[in-house]
Amino acid sequence: MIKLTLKDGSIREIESAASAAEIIKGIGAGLYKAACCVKINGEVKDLRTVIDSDCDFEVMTFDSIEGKKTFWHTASHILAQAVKRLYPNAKLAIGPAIDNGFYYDFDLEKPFTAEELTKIEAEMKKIVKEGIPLESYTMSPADAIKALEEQGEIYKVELCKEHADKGEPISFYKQGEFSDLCAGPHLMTTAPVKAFKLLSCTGAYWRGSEKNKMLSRVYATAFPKASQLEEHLKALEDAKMRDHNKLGRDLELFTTVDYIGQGLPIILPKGARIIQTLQRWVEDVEEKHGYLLTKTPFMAKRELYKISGHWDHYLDGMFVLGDPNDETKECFALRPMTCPFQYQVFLNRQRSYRDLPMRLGETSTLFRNEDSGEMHGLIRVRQFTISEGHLVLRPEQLEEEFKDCLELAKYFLGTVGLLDECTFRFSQWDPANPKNKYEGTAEQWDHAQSVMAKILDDLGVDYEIGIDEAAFYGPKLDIQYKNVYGKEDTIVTIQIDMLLAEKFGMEYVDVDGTKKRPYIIHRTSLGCYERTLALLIEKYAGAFPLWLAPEQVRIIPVADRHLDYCNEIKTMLEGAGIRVTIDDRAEKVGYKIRSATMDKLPVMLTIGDKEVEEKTVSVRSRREGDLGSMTSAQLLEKLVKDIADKVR
RNA sequence: GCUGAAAUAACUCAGUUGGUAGAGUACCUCACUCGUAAUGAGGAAGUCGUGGGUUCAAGUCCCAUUUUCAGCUCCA
Repeated sequence: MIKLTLKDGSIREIESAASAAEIIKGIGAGLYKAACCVKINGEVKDLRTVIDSDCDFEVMTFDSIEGKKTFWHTASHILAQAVKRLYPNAKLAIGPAIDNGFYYDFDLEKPFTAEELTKIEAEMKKIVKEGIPLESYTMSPADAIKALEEQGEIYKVELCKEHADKGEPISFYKQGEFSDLCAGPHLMTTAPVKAFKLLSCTGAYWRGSEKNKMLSRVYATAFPKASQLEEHLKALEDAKMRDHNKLGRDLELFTTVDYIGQGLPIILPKGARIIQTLQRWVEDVEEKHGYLLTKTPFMAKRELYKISGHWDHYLDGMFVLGDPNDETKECFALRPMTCPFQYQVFLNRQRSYRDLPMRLGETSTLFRNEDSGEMHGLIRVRQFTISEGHLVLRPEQLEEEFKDCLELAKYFLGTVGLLDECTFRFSQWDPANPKNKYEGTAEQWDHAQSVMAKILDDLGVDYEIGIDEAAFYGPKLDIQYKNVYGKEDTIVTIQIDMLLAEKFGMEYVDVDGTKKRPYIIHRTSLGCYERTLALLIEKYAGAFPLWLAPEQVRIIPVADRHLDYCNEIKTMLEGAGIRVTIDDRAEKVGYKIRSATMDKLPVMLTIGDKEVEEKTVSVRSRREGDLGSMTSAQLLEKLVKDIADKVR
C-alpha cells in the first residue's frame, strides 16, 4: 500500500506503484482532464512520474502557476512541431513558458510574416485536433548529441553538450514525428491546448547575447478554453487604453517632434503642471527632512568624469561636446549623473563630523545617450529630471540614513499611489565575473553588500536579488514598477557608494581630530519625473487625483447670463491656488459635461439660475459622483482640504 | 545597436492593376441661451514623414533616411 496525502489533507491509498496520471484518473475523470502536472512532496513533476512510495500528492491544473507553465510549455512544442512541418529547414532553439504565455525561438531564413503566423496557427489547430500523445524518453549524452547533429539542430547540440558534463541522461519529449530536447513536464497529449494565439514574431539573440546570431522569436499564448483566450486578448487591449505613450499624447501631456529627436519629449503645459506640482512637493518635503537644495552645472570638462570613473565606464553613453580624443583642447560632456557635481558642495571647505550627515538634494536634469532602440515614451528618454540626492555620512550613520531614505521614498510613492505595486530589488555585483564593470576590491563589495543586506533584513524589506545589476561603484536597492505591458523599470533607487568619496578626496575631521573617509548614499525620492508621470498616467488612466490634475475644476455655465457669477467663483477658487477654468462655449450643458468627463476633470461645477439666486454651486465629483449643491465657501473648504490631503 | 512592422487633415482611419486626396470626430463662423455624456447649418484644414529614383503620370513601385511601435540587447 502506498499512501498519498492530498492537498485537502485526506489520504488516498493505492495498491502498487502507478503513474501520477493513472492515480488522477482514479480520483476522477474531470480532474484528469484538467490536470497539467503534479506536485510530489512540493516538487513539480510530470504526470508520467511513477509514484512508488508515500508522498504528498497535489494535482496542478491550469488554475495554478505550475499548471499554466506546463500547459504553455506543451503549447510551445505544438508551435515548434507546426513550424517544423511547414518549414523543415527551421532550426529549433528554445521555447519556454513565460509570465502570460510562451515563446519559441527559431533560426529561419526570413522572419515569419503575419500571414505565415496565421498558417502556422492553422497547422497547430490540426496538431491539437489530432490529440497526439507526448512520450518522454532519454538518451545518453553521446547518443543525443549524435542524433541532434544528424538532424542539424545546432542549437540543441550546444544545449546538450552543456548538460553532457553532468553525467545524466538527456531527456526528450516526442509527439508524433516531432521530438524535442526538453526536461518537461508536459501534458499527456496535445488535445487540451484548445485556444491559442500567435501574437508576434520578433528578433531575439541566441542565449540573450548580442554577440550571437539573432533568431526569430514567436510570442504566443494559450488557454484550455476559447473564452479564456478572448478574455486575455481583451485585457491586452484594455491595457493599451492605459498606455501612457498613447494616453499622454491624447491628453496633451507630452508630444515628440521628429526633427528634435528620439528620447527628447516636449512636455506640454498640462504635463508640465503635473511635474511641477510633484517637484515642488518633493523639494518641500526634502527640506523638512534636512536636505540642502543645490543647483549644479549641466556639464563639465572631461576631467571631472575621468576622476569619477564615468569617462572610462560610460563614455559611449555621454553627450560629448568636442573631440574626446584631442587632449590639447577643452572637451565638455553633458552630465549623465549628479554625483561628482554635488560632491563639490561637500568639498567646498574642510568638513568636520559636525557637518554630517550632510543631505544634499537637487531637482537634477541629466543627459544619457541611450541606444536608438531603447527609447520608449516618457519611460526611457535621453534627457530627464530626477529627484536626485546624495548623503555624506559617518559610517555609523549609514544604517539610520539608509532607512530614512527608504522611508522617504515609500512616503512619496505611497502618496502618489504607486507603492502598492512596487517590488524591491537588491542589485549586486557579479563576483564571478567582475570584468571591467566594477571598481573596488572584493572586500569593499562584500562589506557594502553585507551592510545593505543587514539594513534590508532589519527593515523587513521583501526583496529579490539581482546579480550583476549593481552600479560600478556600489550595490543598489532598486524599487521597481511594471508598466501596462508588464515591463519592469526602476522608479526609485538607493545606493551605497564606498568608492567615489576616495576618488574625490572627500574626508572629514572626526571627534578625535583624525581625518576620516565618509560613506555616501546616492538616492532618489520619486525617481525620474518623466518616468513617474508615465506610470501615473497608466495607474490612473489619465484621471489624476485632484491635487495633481492639471485642470482641477471646470465651471459650466448653463447660459451666458450666468457668466458673471461663474467668474466670481473662479476668482475665489483661484485665490486659494486652485486650477480652474470656465467652459463658456455656446453649447448645451450635456455637451459640456460630456466634454469635461472625457477630459477626466476631477470636479465640475454647473451654474444656472438656481445657483446664482441661492449663491451656491452644483458640484459633480469624478470620485464621489453628484454632490448636489453647496455654498462656494463649503466647496472651497472641501477642495482645499482634499488637495492638502492629496486624496486619491 | 539588432530583428520586424508602420507613417495620409489636430485625432481615428479609407484610398482599386500607378490616373484630379476622402469620411467621421475635433477646430472656426453663424443661429439656438439651453440643467448633468453629443443642437443645427456652413467653413477652413493635407508638399500623403523627409530626400532621391523609375514613369507621360507616384499616396500607391524602387532606394536611402527620420520618427513611432513590438521584441532583443543595454540602462552609471
